[in-house]
Amino acid sequence: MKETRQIIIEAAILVFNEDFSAPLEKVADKANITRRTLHRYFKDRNELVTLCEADMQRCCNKAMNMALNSSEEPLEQLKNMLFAAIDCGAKYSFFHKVHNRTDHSHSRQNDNCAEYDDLYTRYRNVILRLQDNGEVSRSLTTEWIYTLFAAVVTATVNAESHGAVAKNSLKQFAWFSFSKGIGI
Amino acid sequence: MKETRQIIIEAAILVFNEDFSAPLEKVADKANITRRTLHRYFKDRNELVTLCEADMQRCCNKAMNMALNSSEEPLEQLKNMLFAAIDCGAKYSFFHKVHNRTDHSHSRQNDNCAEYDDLYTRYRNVILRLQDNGEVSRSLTTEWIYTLFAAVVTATVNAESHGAVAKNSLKQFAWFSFSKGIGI
DNA sequence: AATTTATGTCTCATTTTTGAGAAATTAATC
DNA sequence: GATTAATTTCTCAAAAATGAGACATAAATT
Repeated sequence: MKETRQIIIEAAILVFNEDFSAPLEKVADKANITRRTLHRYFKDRNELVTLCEADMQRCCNKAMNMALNSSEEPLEQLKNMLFAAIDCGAKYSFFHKVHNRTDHSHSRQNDNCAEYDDLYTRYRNVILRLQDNGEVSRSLTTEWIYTLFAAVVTATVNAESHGAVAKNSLKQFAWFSFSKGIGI
Repeated sequence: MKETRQIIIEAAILVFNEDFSAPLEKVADKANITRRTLHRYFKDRNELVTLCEADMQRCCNKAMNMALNSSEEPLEQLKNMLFAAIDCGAKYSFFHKVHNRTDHSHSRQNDNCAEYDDLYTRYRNVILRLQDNGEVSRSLTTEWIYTLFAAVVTATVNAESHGAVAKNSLKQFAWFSFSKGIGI
């Protein structure tokens, strides 16, 4: 199994997203391996966290940029961004948390931050175009819309994992609530 | 200062809401006291957590029930519930998390759970009345609307603490997005 | 000012978490 | 079926977090 490494990372993202300081035992449990195995793959907790962040970063960036490239229509772009973020699941929630923590020191020197910035700029342009068209309420700030976006994604992901409703219905609910919620 | 106890609880709610397994040192720092002082007020971590939960429970229940009692109009009730939850801040976020964790074993024997249930029932009736009136979209489930409610509250609280926009504007944004988002 | 009360400092024992070595066990590959 | 690679089990030492005693200080109360 050359994928054990990845299994552990995925498990760690799920666990750390819920409880950042959770003991590594919990990660091992979630990954269905021993803590000893985990330690063979990662030098220490810090390395694991860093690799989780790199993974989230890569996945979310890729998914979101693909969504942005999927169309010229801002409305279509936004919808696909929302769906992409939901598909990223806990990765997106965590990704957003990391870059918006109170203690997070944002710096364009940091590659991850720079990438995040670029993504945010593209997102912002989509919103501004929609506001210019009058398709999105001009009384809302882009920051609020962005906050709402992340909140709806997190809500959808939680609802899915907690799980009564099917994922596809949830996506439809999410788009309905988000789009109406910003005045579309 | 007979309120040190309460200061610590408030600090702990803020810290644990962000990072449930955070070391108590962080709580002490947030409360601007020593860890030694913290330990004089609380037997152990568990007791602190329990008292945090009791506090959240008391505050959120009181605020939400007051909001529900504030009017006979379901729309007005819902709006006041949203504002009340936002005013509760991190307490509401944490309160919601606790009762919706994957590992939370819900039981009506537990007083907190029973109270939570009652609140949920009252909320549900408000939504059902609005759906009967056709004021809220019938295609959305009450569960989704509830999930969205909590998500919008958390988003607003985060936006506030992270802080560019004033609280009152945020409340207006929150109500706009939530109400439109459920089809009002 | 004297006294009570709460908090801080410094210390220490205990527990939990972390990280890794060594041998046994299981799974994969030849 | 033998060999190699990956994982588990058991163990243990180091580090971090927890909880509390003893005394010094600061504060509130009288």
